Amino acid sequence: MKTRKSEETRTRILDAALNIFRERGFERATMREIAAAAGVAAGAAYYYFESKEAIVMAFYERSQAEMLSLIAEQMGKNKLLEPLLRAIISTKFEVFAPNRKLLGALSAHADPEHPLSPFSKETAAIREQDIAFFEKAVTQAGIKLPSNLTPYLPRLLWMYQMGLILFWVYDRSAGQRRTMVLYDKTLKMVMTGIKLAGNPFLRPLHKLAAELLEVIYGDEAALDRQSKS
Amino acid sequence: MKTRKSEETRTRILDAALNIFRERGFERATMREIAAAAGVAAGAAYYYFESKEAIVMAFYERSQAEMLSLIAEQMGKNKLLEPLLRAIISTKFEVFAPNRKLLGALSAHADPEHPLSPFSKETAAIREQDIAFFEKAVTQAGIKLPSNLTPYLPRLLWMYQMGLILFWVYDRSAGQRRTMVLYDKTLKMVMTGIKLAGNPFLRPLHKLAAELLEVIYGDEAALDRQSKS
DNA sequence: AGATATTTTTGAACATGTTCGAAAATATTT
DNA sequence: AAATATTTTCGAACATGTTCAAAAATATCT
Repeated sequence: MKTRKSEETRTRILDAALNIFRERGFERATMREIAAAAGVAAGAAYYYFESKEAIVMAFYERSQAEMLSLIAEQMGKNKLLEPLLRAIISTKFEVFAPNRKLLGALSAHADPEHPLSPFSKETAAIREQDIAFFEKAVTQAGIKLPSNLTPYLPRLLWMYQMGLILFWVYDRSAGQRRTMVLYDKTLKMVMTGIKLAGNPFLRPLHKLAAELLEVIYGDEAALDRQSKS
Repeated sequence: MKTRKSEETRTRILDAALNIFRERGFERATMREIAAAAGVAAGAAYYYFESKEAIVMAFYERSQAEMLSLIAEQMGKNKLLEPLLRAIISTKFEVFAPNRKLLGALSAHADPEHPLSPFSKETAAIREQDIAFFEKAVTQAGIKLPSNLTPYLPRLLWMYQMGLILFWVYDRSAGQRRTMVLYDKTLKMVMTGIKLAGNPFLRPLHKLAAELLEVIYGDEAALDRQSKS
């Protein structure tokens, strides 16, 4: 049986850790320090978290849960793609803002094998939830793309958002203004791009793009097809 | 005075380390193991290298030196942009191939503060050498772009190449075929893009693109200008 | 309630990156 | 060559993430 007290201890350790992470950064925080701040022995932290990095993962999951309802709420109001995308992306910025630097401990890992990588199997559930938001936005706004591109659009939008967040995490301009300007400008370009993508004039580009996306996201059988053309 | 013997010890440690890195990966290799394989005490490794990661940096520098002459040689023969770019990028793949996985220890760091990041000040010299190659390629091929985009082209090509290499490092398809197909297709697209970029038809896009690049690469004063438009 | 099982906590021990003072080897000066 | 200075090597010690067996606390069963 899982007691309330146990859950509370876990939370106390997580909160203590986040405080110290925010103060001193992920690297310089020590597990003994975190445990002490939570009023437990060092070993206890490992009863609740597999590793130091697992604490960051728990933070990630907690943030995601918080965003889930916020984003859903924000999205309800709108029918246009741009405000829908803004609802998703801006909410992320807002929720992550107090822990922006800590996100570096997450987003720094490009390696899909690394548990904290945005591409790992450990973060798959979160990633899929996120992609589902973009899928919902696309559907809700009634976006029509060539059928060979449609399945990729949510993932592309997710990648776009990951890129923005990555840029933001390491953006050292005051108040991360640089990211905000970039966000504004690129979102407009994304919107224009999506509008243009429907144009039959661009048929030859559609095929190119679809092939490219198949190489990136497809299985190895798809690769055989593409490596010949 | 720097003796030949000292230089030889350093090389022995570096080589031993690379062997073990290749066998077991960066993480699982221990400094004691490396030192033992090089026939020295653990502390000696730290006389020659500041840290375990500094060994990877030394590998990076050694590879860069090797590529410098190879690329220069390859580039001499050509006057067209596509083969010039291929000369740079393919040489990188070839030189890095035996240590592809080790590159993960480098490219995994998005944080520009991290010494091993491709964006750090520690790797600035290498990065600038690389960008100079792309600059030379662009000049040598006589590429003409709108003047507000010209200064960014070498950096954009460098980014493109970094993206390819990153994809390659974590590409688990047999023989990294996926990357090779991607390389083929995207290089063609880059070439088409550059040809099209010269077209006066696209004047409005030029301005957009230049603004965007200024936000990314410019100083904060440039930001002020852009945040108003 | 007392016995037994389960969950939680502890702190010592371990592995590994790293530091550091002293010893050894080598170079320079007298 | 002896004395001195410099470079190189050593290995013990340290910090920190992590493991683990035992103890303590708590829950469940009889």
